[in-house]
Amino acid sequence: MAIVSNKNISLMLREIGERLAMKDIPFKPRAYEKAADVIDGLEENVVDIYKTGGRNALRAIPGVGISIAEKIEELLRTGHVKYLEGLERKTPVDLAGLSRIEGLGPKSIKTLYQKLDIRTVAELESAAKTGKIAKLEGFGAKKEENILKGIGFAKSSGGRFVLGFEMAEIREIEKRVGDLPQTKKVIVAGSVRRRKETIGDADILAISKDPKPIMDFFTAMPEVVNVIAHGATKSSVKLKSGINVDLRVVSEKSYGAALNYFTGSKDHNVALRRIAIAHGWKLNEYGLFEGERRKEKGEDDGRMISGETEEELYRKLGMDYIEPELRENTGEIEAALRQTQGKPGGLPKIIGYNDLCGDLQVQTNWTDGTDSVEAMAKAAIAHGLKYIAITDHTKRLAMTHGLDEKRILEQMAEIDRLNKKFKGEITILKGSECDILRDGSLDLPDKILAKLDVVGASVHSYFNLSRTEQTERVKRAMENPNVDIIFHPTGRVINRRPAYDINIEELVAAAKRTGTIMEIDAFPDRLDLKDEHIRLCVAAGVKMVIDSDAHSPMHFPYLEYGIAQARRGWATRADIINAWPLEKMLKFLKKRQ
DNA sequence: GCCGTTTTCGGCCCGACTGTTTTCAGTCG
Repeated sequence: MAIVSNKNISLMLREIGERLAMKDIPFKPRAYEKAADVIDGLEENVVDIYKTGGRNALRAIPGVGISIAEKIEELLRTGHVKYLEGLERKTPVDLAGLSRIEGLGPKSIKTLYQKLDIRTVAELESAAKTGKIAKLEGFGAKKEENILKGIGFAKSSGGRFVLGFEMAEIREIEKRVGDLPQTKKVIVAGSVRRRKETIGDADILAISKDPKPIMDFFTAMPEVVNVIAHGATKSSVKLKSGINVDLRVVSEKSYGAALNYFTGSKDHNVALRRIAIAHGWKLNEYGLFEGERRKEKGEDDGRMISGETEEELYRKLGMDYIEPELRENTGEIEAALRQTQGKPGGLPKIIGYNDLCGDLQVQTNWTDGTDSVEAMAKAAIAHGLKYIAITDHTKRLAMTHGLDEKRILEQMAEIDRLNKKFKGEITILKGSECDILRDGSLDLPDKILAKLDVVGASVHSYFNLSRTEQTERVKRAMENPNVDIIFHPTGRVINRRPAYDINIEELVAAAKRTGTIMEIDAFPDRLDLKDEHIRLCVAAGVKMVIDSDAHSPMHFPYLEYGIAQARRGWATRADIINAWPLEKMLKFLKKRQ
């Protein structure tokens, strides 16, 4: 049986769903989409579930019934799904590529195929540029313009992948390589280790004295669609999901130097090498060496002075260890040197991956979440959290069935009841993700907001206001004494939608003045604030919160990516209010002061 | 196609916004 990753199974289901939506079939698309979502968030491998329990075990996965279980089984046993292939034959378009264009859904894609025989993004672009789309019934000049904009945006995010959505597959490969008897140690380096928002590829580093079997295994993995290189110590493959993965094998004594070299960033490495040169040394992926440059690999060089660990390498270069998330050559090297020299302005002690106590943005099935308040609380407990705020949408966001005055009071009563039940395990705070209306006023009256523990406010409409109007709108919301947090302050969705035009410096200043907290939304394709915004907040003394924006119990692990973002923004525990115990955190909120 | 304290059939979140139209399809979260 083929080893198929959960990611590939969910891709298959998602594609079936989209293709059914194209045919205007009701409800089925949602069923496939839901099953894909569940499998994306699954801890256990579907392959293992199937191996131990067969088709019946698959059916025990929520959202998976007879039909979907059969299709998963077929994929696992044969590597393809006939039903999907039939759908693909009927409408042979690059669905994944086309639906990445904002504003293009399954229906439009179908029409474009039927009327203009458009199958690819390139064909779409040329049709739009020659004005063919504007002439189509149901389309028009404006839509054509939007399509061209969408293509431009999809191009500019050029083949990069959202880290948090690829991590499971990368970790799976890391684990498989690590499980080989020839592998002594394995680690993912590159932009993945630096926890960049998006990645172009994944670089895996392994220690072994016997690389050949590792290379053979790696290039023969079932998800490999193209072997770009297959060498003695380095191989490179392209996976079905579209991502490239490089594997490099080194010897143990070069591990630190190789890890440093392959982690990057390139700018950081160049700066380190300059420091080495200034000492009369040479730094490469095999180690730090005394003396002149050498032609051959330095592995047998007796004059190697460092390289087995990164910590030692940085120490030899005269600086404190620099966390991977900081290695962008944006001041971290200077700070590390100052630190070692005992001068002020050293490296911050950035927040750790286990430092969060709570989560202040959680959605439930009162609006667009998948699960009850109780289920979310249980999942939060399982994730080690001590408090969460339930922050469902408000009434203006009608598409989520947003809460009005009456329903939010009902939800508050339910939270009171659940707090009794969960006493000692977790505290559930009453909250809201309150819509900021066009004029900066809020979607719920102040007398309701005042009853809540935590009020987050966010923009979900009128993304195209002018920079001044948008900035003033959010600033006005900050002036409201009931508003504690601005959720996802710039509204961007990575690879999908740019941020609305807003002056972040002004927002940070207003946050400082009004005591408003800025959110770092940990959802993998939001990561809003960006790292540079976080550094602005840290510098201004504006506090932040790292929220999962969970819409399902499976989303709490996404907090990892918010923490990574905070680390890349040089934030410490002191900067992040949900790294604080409950009482201290609550005292900091605006209305408690 | 899935699901069930509404339980084996009949629901499935549902309405605003956009851009197209002149009453509405498609997209979005």
